[in-house]
Amino acid sequence: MGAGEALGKQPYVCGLDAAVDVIDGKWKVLIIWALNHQRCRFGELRRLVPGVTEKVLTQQLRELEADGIVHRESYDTKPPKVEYSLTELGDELNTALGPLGAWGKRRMAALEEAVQG
Amino acid sequence: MGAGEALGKQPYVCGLDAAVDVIDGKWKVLIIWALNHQRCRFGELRRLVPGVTEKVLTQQLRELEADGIVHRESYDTKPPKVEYSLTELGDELNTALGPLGAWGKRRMAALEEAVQG
DNA sequence: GCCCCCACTGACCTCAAGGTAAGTACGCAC
DNA sequence: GTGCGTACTTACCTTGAGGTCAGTGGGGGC
Repeated sequence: MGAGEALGKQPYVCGLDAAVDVIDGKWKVLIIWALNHQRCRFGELRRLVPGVTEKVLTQQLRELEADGIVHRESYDTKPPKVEYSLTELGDELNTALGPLGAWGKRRMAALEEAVQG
Repeated sequence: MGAGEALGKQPYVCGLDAAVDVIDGKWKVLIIWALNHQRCRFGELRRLVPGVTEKVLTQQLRELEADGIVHRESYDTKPPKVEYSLTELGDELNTALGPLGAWGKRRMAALEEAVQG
């Protein structure tokens, strides 16, 4: 099955289902979010995503790579250097996530307001 | 903590984070998706979301209700009747999910194409 | 000499989300 | 009188995602 190895559950009920499958993973949206602003080295990413362990960060990056969302470029230098960036697909995904982020922001504001009084 | 009982992890890193927290749950997007097209009874919903068990469906509906996404209306009739529908907030969420669904649809098409030829 | 930083990998463990199966109370159909 | 449909609840079990911790191999700082 040549092109299907990156697939999650399948078959998908709808597009939303397929999208969520890619997003699924405790830190993935945060990773994508971080990579939108800049291409990052592994260590930078770890600092930008507070709470991830190295193992899980690697894991999720690999999955995102397999799904064609992020691009990994390693430089074979003295201190190893790896740079992660969004692919075009990843960029489109990020754009698609925009409205959701905006909705969440409004919700955050509403919650905070409710707490404040 | 008057208004904070529906909260998930918190604090959120960004809006996306807050939105994903609401969406998080194996069947929630599918539930929201189903409710967008029509207000539904419990049994209908179960049929519309293939694979959910009654227990988990109830669970996730309660969480969505607590987060202000769905509205639950029970009629105290001879055979019990309960209707679920999206709140205004839920409707907005669904709208925000639109682009993501479209992205996923494109991805599904691309994957299928890759498999076919 | 010692330790941190780079970008990982692997063995092991935990915990909670979700699945399984059964029960509830009532009415209608056959 | 057996069984289905309504909308759940409860006790129990499984599974796997994610967390913890240690190791790798070399370079540079002090």
